[in-house]
Amino acid sequence: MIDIRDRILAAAARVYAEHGFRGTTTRRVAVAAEVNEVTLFRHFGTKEALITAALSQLESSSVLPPLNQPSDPEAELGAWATALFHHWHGSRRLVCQVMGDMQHHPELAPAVCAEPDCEHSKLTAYLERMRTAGLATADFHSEAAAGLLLGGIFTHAMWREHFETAAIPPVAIVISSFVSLLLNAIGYQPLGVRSPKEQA
Amino acid sequence: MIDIRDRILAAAARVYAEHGFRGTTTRRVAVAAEVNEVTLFRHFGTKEALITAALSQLESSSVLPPLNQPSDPEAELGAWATALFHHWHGSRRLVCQVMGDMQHHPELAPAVCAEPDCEHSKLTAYLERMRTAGLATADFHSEAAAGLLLGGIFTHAMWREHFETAAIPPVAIVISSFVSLLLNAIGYQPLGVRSPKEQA
DNA sequence: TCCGAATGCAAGCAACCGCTTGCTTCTGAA
DNA sequence: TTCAGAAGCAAGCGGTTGCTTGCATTCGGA
Repeated sequence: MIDIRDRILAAAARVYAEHGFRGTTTRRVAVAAEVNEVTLFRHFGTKEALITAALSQLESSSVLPPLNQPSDPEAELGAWATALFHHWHGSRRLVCQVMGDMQHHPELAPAVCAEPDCEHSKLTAYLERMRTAGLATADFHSEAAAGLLLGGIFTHAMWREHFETAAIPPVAIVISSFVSLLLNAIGYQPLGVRSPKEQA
Repeated sequence: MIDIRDRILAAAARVYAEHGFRGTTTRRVAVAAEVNEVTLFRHFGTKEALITAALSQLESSSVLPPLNQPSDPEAELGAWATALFHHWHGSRRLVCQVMGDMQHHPELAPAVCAEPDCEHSKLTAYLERMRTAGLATADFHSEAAAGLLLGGIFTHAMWREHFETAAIPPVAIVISSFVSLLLNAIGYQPLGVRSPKEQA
């Protein structure tokens, strides 16, 4: 038999992503985990402790590509941005719930804040490396540039399905457009090119 | 005496912004509106109808600057983006709650979706006008460019206070950086070189 | 003056919620 | 075989929640 504790945590995370803190009743979690409700309290003592544990164990399970020394920024940023988008899009329901619950349950914030914070640092450092490598010639604020791209990706991941009135281009187009725009914004020029001949 | 109906709607919106759908109990709204709980049901029949009415009346109360024919894009976009940021930042709690509740109460979505949708169209059209006016020389996807800026502003408005670990620059700096980056991205070049007032 | 509409008030109902208690059943190590 | 720990089960307790009912009060217009 699988560890019952993990089953409960996974079920709690699923229920939470769908119903938020208030909607995550202990009875619902018990049914989802196929476990008696009393068992939840024996393991975690409190609904709050249960949910906190469920979200914080999710925090450490992300696998995002690194951003090393820039050599082909368009490809590297593209891969990274695409992975980030899909990761956030996959957990968008949970993220939305946390955004609402954070006000009264700030202990849930780290589960959602830590990762974007980390990715923002990664991207900022990458852009700085581009600058020192002579790959980014414009005068730009690297943290703001990172925030702009991250914000664009995040918002698109959260809201994509809610603006289906107009025809939204496929994900790949949107993400690669974001990346191209950012590279343009920071004055990206492939090494060895003298005349502006960048066409994506 | 002020119209009791408006007082109820305003109170419901306040309570909702703080507690979300599930947390917005009819008793809480009644207290906030200084009205007997029964009165809520006599006016709106149902908690759901009450909240829906409260949010949809909020929808039409925004005052955002227009984006007309571009003449000084940096200033015009700066003013528009700043106003948009402050507007979203002021209603960030409500927006976050709606994001979580939308899953089970899609009728609340328009209250939050309509406006960004409208602003996105405005900005897209503005960028297109810049292009045809020769103010934007790069080869860019105008809808994606608009989405990038809007996404950056939106994310910053929602999350600004939750990333206080690092030193976040002042709002004005962030917004103007976003605008500069976008203008750079679309190849903005002032027409001052040839004639100062070519477009009027 | 009278009427009816709007509001207040007290009470309550059925369902749900977090959590507890007391008990039985199963399982695996000693 | 024994036994402690883990899990199930049934019941329930006090509190909350959406909503209803019945009745009293206020007040502006006819």
